[in-house]
Amino acid sequence: MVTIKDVARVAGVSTSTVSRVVRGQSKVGDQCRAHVQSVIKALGYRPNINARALVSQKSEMLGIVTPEFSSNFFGNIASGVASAARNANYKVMMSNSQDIPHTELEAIASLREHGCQNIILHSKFTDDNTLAQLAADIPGLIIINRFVSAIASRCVWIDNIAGGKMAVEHLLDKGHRQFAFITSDIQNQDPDDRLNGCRNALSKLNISVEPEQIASGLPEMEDGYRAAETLLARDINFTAVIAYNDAMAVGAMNALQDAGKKVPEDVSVIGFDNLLIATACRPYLTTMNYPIFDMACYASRLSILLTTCKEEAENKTHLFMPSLVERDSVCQVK
Amino acid sequence: MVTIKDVARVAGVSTSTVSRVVRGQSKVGDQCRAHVQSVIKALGYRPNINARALVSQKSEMLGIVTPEFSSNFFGNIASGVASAARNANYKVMMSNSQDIPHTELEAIASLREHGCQNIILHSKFTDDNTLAQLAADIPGLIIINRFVSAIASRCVWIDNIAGGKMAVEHLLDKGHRQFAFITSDIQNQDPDDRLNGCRNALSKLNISVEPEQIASGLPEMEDGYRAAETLLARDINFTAVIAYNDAMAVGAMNALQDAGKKVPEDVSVIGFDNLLIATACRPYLTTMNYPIFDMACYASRLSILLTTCKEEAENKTHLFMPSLVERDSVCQVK
DNA sequence: ATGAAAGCGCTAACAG
DNA sequence: CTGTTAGCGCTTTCAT
Repeated sequence: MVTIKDVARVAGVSTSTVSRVVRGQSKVGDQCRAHVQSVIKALGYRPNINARALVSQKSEMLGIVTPEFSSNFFGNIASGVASAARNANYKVMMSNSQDIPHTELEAIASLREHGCQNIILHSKFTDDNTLAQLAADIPGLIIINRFVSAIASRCVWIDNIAGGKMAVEHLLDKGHRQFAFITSDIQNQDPDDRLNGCRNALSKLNISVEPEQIASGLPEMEDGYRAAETLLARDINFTAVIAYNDAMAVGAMNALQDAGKKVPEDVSVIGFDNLLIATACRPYLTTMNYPIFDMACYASRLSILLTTCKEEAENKTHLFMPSLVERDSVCQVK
Repeated sequence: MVTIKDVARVAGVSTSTVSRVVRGQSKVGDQCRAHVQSVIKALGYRPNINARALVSQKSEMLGIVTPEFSSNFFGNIASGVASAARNANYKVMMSNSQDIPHTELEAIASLREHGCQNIILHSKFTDDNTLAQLAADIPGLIIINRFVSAIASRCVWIDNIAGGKMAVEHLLDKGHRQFAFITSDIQNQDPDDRLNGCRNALSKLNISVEPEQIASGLPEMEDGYRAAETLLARDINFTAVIAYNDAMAVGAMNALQDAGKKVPEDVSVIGFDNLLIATACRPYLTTMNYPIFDMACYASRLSILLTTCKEEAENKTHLFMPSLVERDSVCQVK
């Protein structure tokens, strides 16, 4: 391993000078810098990351903390972060919280021990106050997919209420007036926001949403299937169902079809997220696109900005908008 | 930050003793150890990872290098590694090669610079010799999903040939005798192995596989769709199609159905991998399960074993077997 | 603009 | 079994 000392010796300068050149500091003579750089190149010197992190107590690393990684949704987050990291020459370290409450904080702590100041957190369990505290302690902490008003400028989130509205408005445009909803039990704001967005849009036409129009379950295909069965078994009419996410929507379509309903002719279905699964099912799913990859990229860049030239990134909000992707699971009502 | 010195001072011992206790070395007196441990706990001491990595030139970190992360397949790898890492108290660092050849090696180099000796590599571009060389240099390098005979004991792979055989045998059992194949253009051994497995099984019944029975494309849904169209347009008969993976299989089912064929009544379809998509489509896809999550866990444990008690892990091979998952896309031929 | 020297927190001989 | 000592490779005052 070639060290900074080797470079210094060969170049005939001190280690301080080499260090300055490496870090691109200005206080080095032009020819001296050029010479040192050539030696660095010739020797193939690369700074020891751990030594650097030891002395400076930080490292060029992006940390991701999410509940899990296997699903497409979180895969997209990881992908976005990795992509931004590559561009900025950062490494990425991940720590999934395995859906266990206190491991979320544990994951953050361990990232910090590595000197990681740039953390993209998809928090499911930690409360707003703790999050605000964390944000104060960790300059590069970004909350993704959740809005905490006390640290608004540190949240990269999406307007779920608008998403719900847009979904309903699309259905309204297509002539639908009788709705059913499949929502999720998960412990965060998303399902409620999406549902409230729906309610908002509906209230303009004085259409109310009754409890019997709503079924819920875990945000997965099987539960979407069951939820649709539940809805069907109730004494209600609906020409459209709005599901919490694509997986539930696909489950619902399958249940509907298994019950002899045609999608979209008898019942239209709309999902949220626009993941791969939305084009695997038949009919192809009309859904609200959530630009999660882009959000993750953006969050990463923001985090890095925050730890490099702070002022530039302050006092802004970072709200993304969903958009409708029309496919084949929604049609004009007869 | 509380350091080893603080602990030593408070406990009235030397830093070496503290270090020994922390690392669980045996050469410490029982009561001394207990005392030190209580001080560690009282002070909330946690060793500085970077300092440790600096002096020992290694770190308890698992690195993952894969072409990308967003797909379900690689998400499962990441998940498996993360899970094993958690159990062993390792961190995980990831570096995707973005499907660019030389970045694969670059990703490995950068992992090593962090002191990471445990690398799970899903290599797409690097040749066998380079891989063997790498394995010699990096004690904890494991190749996942590929077999390199020179470093057999360092590969965690799956028997694709057997997979192909099993798929065909299942179809044979169901009375099928006329086959079509959708394979992939990707630059690795998998497609050929799966196809050769099919050929093997077929040759026992003297059924040969002609070029016109095969169509190919990228391993994605759209290309599976197109490949099935191509097959349909040719002047051949088939009652079953075997696709390279689930995505292509689903694409093929969709194309078949769009062309007025019933699946499985007119044409049975079988896929490989058993990802989420296999239960999103209609009919649910019969497919060969590839235990990729388990393989990733296993590979991670193996890697750690290799860097902790080497002898235990040598001279073994690590071959996984796929298994058939029967769903609804295959039926008895009429 | 450059160098000397101190030290980040830890491990690892080597003594005893 | 425990302590002393010397670094690991780098950054960072503080001189010059």
